[in-house]
Amino acid sequence: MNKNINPSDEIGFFIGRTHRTMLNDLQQRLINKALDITPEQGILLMQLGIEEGVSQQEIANRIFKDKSSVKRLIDSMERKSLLVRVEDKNDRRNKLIYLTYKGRTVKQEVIEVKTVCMEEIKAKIDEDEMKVCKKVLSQIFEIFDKNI
Amino acid sequence: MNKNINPSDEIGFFIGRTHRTMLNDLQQRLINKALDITPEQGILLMQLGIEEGVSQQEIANRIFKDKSSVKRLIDSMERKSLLVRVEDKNDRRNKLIYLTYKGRTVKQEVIEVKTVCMEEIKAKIDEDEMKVCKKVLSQIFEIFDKNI
DNA sequence: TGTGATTCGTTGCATATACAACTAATTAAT
DNA sequence: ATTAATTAGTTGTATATGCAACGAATCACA
Repeated sequence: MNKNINPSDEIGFFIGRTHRTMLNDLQQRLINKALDITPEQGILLMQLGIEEGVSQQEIANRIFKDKSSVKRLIDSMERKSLLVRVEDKNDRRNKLIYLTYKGRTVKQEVIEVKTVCMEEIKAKIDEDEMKVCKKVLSQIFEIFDKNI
Repeated sequence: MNKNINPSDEIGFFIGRTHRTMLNDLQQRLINKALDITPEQGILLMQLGIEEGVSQQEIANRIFKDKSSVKRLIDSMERKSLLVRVEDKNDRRNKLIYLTYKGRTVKQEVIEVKTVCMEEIKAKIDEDEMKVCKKVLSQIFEIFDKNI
């Protein structure tokens, strides 16, 4: 009995460590560009760059976060005038999210920051191995995702 | 201009999504076993199972979190009598962390839960690809880790 | 058509996390 | 040996996150 598992050897450890580090690094880069947003807000800006006019719940589904988390993220971004909530005439439960002009401007700056990061990754990591990494992460996600 | 990056194709997206999902899943498993701890506390219990009697800063270094985060994690676990702080006679700045009997008992239960998770992963994911995934995650970590 | 079930957004609550600034203790340097 | 620099722990502040419970709107179906 009394087994021990070294959590540092586990995939969850690698994932968590890298996740936090990437977020912290992105935060610093945003600060360095004098962008008054958090990394999570920046990522949501990019997501809205792909498609606007979607409901909060739809956003939550796409970025795999709880709707209440997304709600508060959107609250803070609305306070910063990065986006607006628009009532959905077809379904008055929904609030459709649109970027403001400022939101689009900031989004472009986030993309510049992110592009630098992605190029650093591309330069140092084998492309095939990256594909494998994404595949494995997706597989792990599916194992633990509640909504199977 | 006006490029857009689809954040859903980015490695950071895969990492974040899987990280949150794994934590949420672990939380549910702990609740199902009536263990009154959070996933983060459970992981720290396992870490202390590897080596006790280390300072808070040393723990922070090992799990790659800020010392203030670790401090608060330890606060909550001390409140639950899972561990104790012991003054380091050799260096009175340090507080050495030891598991209590209860802490060791709960740790064993966490290990059982984690073992199930790890077996699920092992059953569904190719071993070599898992190695590649860990390697890539480590490489990304090193790119963005501030303390290079 | 009306009622029960579902969905969306919101709020309350608990937790985790990082950074900056601070104190106390130790170490390094002069 | 005294002072300056570093280190450990703490605290304040801000943020992100999830779950549960709730009201309002919509949908399904009987």
